[in-house]
Amino acid sequence: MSPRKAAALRDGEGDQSLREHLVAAAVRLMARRGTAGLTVRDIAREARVADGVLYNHFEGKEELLALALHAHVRSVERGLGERPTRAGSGTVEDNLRAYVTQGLALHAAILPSFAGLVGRPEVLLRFANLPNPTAGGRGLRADLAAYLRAERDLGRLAPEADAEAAATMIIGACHELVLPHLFGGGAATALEVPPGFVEDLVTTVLNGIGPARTP
Amino acid sequence: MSPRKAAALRDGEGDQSLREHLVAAAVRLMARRGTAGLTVRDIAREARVADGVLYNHFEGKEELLALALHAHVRSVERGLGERPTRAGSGTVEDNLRAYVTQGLALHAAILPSFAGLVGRPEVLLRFANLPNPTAGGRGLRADLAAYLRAERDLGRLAPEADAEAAATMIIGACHELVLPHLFGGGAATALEVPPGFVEDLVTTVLNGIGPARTP
Amino acid sequence: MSPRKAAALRDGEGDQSLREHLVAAAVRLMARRGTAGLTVRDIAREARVADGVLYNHFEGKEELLALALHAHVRSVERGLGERPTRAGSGTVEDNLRAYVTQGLALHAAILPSFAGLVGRPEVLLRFANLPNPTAGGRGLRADLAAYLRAERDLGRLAPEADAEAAATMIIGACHELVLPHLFGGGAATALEVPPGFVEDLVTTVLNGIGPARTP
Amino acid sequence: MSPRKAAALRDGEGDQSLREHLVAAAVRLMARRGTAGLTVRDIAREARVADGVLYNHFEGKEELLALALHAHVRSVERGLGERPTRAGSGTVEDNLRAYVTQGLALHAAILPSFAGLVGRPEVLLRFANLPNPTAGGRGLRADLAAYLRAERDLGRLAPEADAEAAATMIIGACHELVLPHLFGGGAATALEVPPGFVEDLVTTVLNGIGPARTP
DNA sequence: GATGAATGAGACTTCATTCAT
DNA sequence: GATGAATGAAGTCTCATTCAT
Repeated sequence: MSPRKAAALRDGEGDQSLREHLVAAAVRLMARRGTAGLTVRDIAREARVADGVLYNHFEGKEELLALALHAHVRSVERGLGERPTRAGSGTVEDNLRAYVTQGLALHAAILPSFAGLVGRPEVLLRFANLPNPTAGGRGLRADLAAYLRAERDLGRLAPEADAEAAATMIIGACHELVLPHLFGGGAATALEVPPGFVEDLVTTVLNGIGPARTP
Repeated sequence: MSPRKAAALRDGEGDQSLREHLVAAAVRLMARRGTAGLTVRDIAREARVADGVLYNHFEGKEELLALALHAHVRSVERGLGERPTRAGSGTVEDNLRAYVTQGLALHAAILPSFAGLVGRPEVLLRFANLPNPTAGGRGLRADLAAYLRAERDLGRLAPEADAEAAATMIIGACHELVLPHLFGGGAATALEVPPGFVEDLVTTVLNGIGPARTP
Repeated sequence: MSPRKAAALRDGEGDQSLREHLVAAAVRLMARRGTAGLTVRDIAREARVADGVLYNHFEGKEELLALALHAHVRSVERGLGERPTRAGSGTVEDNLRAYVTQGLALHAAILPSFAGLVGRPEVLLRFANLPNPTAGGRGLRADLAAYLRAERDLGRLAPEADAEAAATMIIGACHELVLPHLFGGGAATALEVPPGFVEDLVTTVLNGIGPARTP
Repeated sequence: MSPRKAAALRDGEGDQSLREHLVAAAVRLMARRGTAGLTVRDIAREARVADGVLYNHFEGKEELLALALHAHVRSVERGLGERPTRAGSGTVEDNLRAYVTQGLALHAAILPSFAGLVGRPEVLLRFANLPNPTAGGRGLRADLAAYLRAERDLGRLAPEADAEAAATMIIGACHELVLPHLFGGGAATALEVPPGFVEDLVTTVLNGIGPARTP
């Protein structure tokens, strides 16, 4: 009475819709090799499913990619674990270090997927218009800015501290590490964080580099 | 009797090798629309040259793209104008602002070309191994770090200032503006810099956001 | 406890077999857009029935199309109304005009369905071999020929009149109007009959175009 | 200096452009099996050429089909030989017989190609807008009407003869023979003309079927 | 028997690369 | 060397048919 299930769903994770299964397969591929050169057939194979199924569940490749990108970002964000959002607990240094570490992991994971979609506005626009937006992985930045504001209000940061600018610099610094890795051709290898990178960043953003302020 | 020249070379800029001519055409296209979806035929058309010539002068598309990327980066860097490399002249603030402005322009111009090549390690590796490296546009960062060191040595920055970390944050902040624009699907529109962006960045990197240091 | 009925049959015309229901849906589509590009799914949708049912009731698309074509022809013929079959009543001119009008309506309605099946002998042969043949809409022609013979026998037509040839010419003239319309690309628009078309046809077939016969 | 020729052109009819060669191949296929189910690959194979070439010479399948249809009609028309266009020479009967014979041959040859394109307005519209129109094979009808008018003016037809209506009936009668053959599924077999068909048609159109006219 | 998703062959088209001229 | 058409693999998508439920 109800229609047949895909073989891939029957012997395996049986309680997933094929739509979800396909998105999951695409997400796996994105995580593994980004979106560049990702074909419909690749996805079908990864999902162990016939080439044409995709079109029973999505308008086309573009919709699937947009959804998979969304799921990928979400999944990576989930995998990062808790963010220090409660100001006042722990030390500011520790909390900032956590943000930097998460920023590195997040962007190392999602940039290869975004990069492969440059020049495909249809997918990027679809992604941007998806409900429950992930903001393209920029939630981390927003959280960081909010956290900084809260610490400033608690007096653990300078009263004139610019939370936005600081967040921009901190998250931006993560890109500075991830992008060269991505563009170095060795996207396959894991990102290597130079010793002291996180530490120095945090120190610098806290202290600034200007000459001693005269009170 | 010298061998025949390509038609495009005959009427026009006559003393350029066809090799250079092709690279220049590819560079123009990169500047205009990045590397995503750039075909060999597009390049030949832009160069007003037969499709096949390319293979008389390059191993293939990959070599041409790597060279064009190199030339593109170089050309953009040249177009940025002078960088404040001499420490001690002007104010540090002004000089940093200049770096931020250049960083924004530089990455807005070259990221679309790099992004379209993610997932094509052959091109990226070739690019990385080219003689006279452009360091993928990271010369700016190196200059900035050197400049900061020099200012520190002059006493215009804190003696414990971390030039590397600061350069990373400053250039990184530029990515934070350029990447979302690139991934927003509206790559065609010009990058818009929010008012105060440059200013706030410079202030923050100089002052830091930590609580007042007690001397 | 009888077996379950298709949803579409439950709420609606409940005493039709699903087989008939499917044929009726296909007929509706044929009437609306001919057979070109008609997919199995289109038919299932029109019938508000699952894609697969078709194969529980027919050998495949071919059988269904053949039956639907048959029903379509029959239905169009029924819709034409009474034909003047009784010789001697009314004027011959009026009766012939009625035939022409019917011929135009008939072929405008069925040619788009036949045309889309050219090159699919399986369907056409099945159609031809169906019991209770509709003769591909040529019943009209047969009736016309019979009518002409009867009028001739009554003396209202020339004794040497060739009923077959005349019927061929009259019905053929209808094709001459319908085919160009069909092949003009604007099959969507309604067929337009030029003023005088019917009249002139009837006059010409009655009088002939030869020089005055000398008795 | 000039580019390579297709293998198929090299060993064979060497002085044809590949564009013409492809159109010719498509025409051959149309002549052989009409347009129904005609694929791009079929044409490439018939032309003994790679699948993709087509797109070096035509915008796409549609343009090629429109051109091939045009060439097919033209070629069939050429193959019919001379039409009796000069009024007054030979007998009217003979001349009309010639028209009927040509009409049968013409439509038997081109209807299978037109029929397969019903439901593809893009091709039909392109065809209709081609320069040097063939009028979809309706030149024959026009010639016939003109011929009839001329004979009427010469006095070899009744002064009140309606050339248009007569032409419509004569050419239409040809459809009446061709269409059932086409829709009978046996499009592969040659059209069979029943004995007396041509003769009876001509007699009937000349004499009419009405009762003897009283002078 | 009904369901409707799964299947996979095959259609059209693009594009890096080759190669006769 | 230059030319630009030819090549053919590969990509996206459609659709008749099958089949577990």
